[in-house]
Amino acid sequence: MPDNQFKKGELYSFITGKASTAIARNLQKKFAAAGLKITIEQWSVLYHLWKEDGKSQQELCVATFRDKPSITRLVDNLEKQQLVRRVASEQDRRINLIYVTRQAHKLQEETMQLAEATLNEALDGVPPERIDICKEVLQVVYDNLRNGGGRDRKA
Amino acid sequence: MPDNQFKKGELYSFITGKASTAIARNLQKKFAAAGLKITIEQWSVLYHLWKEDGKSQQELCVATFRDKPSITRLVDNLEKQQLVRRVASEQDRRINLIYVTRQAHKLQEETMQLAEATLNEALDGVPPERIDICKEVLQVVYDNLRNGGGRDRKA
DNA sequence: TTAGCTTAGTTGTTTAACTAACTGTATGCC
DNA sequence: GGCATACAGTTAGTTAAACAACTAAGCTAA
Repeated sequence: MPDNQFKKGELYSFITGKASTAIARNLQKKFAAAGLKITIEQWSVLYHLWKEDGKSQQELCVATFRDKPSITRLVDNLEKQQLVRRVASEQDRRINLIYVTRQAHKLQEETMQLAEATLNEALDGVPPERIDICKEVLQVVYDNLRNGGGRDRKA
Repeated sequence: MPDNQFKKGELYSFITGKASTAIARNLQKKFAAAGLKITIEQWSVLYHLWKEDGKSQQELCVATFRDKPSITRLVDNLEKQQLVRRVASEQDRRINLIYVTRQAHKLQEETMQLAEATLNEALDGVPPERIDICKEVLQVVYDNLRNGGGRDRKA
């Protein structure tokens, strides 16, 4: 155990993730303002399907850092909005492969632009090298906690 | 608008706050393992009351970065568990002042130690100066987005 | 004093997260 | 083949978040 790397009273914002909450809320508002009726969580699923369509729900769990029930319901809601389709795998009938619909495909460009705009606002005035350091630190945090704190992820 | 400070494909973890989610889940597990029946969100309210007891719900909104309905319900649940009491202000009868109970006071030391342990695990191997940079970047992100993206907060 | 506005908090509805318990399918071994 | 086990996904129940609409109390000013 390293010695105490932070003062008391500074615990709070690290734990609560104020910054990422602010980013998510900002982006959600941009979606709403643009008349896009999707949530950030739904967008995060679509984001990974745009990168590679036809992922299984299990793969979406890993990609989006969510557990199985969360993905079941996100896919339920995306399916209701006709943004994705569940297709049973031919090879393994336990598996649902998730495909984006044409409608969802049309959302890609606009939502990605909005996401970039949010990040540009968020990082305005921060030098690139400091952004890199921040990202690296957050990645280490994630890696440090992944094993031992996770659920529904590989042991 | 600065030029693009990040490559496509790196949007994702910044937006989703994987690191802070991992921290929160790790701490929640520590609470459960210690037999403490409180959620991270409830703890975040208690955290601010331990710093200064008798805050109004409105003050808790600002401190915890939550909106009014969220605080109403968190206080509801904390009250059910007899961890806080609502006391109507004498000066202004619209205001509820929230006080921790003796029971909640007893949780302070143990939960703060668990929170520190989580942060020590999370930041293991990260040099202090990089932690500082990361915190500063996240603070700038928060400040950049606070006005224009917020709700129920001062204009 | 009373009408209009502001502020503090509550309620209702939808979406999502977490946990646990469950169904159905595949696999491996005897 | 038949049984145990592992795996993919679903269902149920509680807690929380976002948003809108609401009540009650205080403030201001004609």
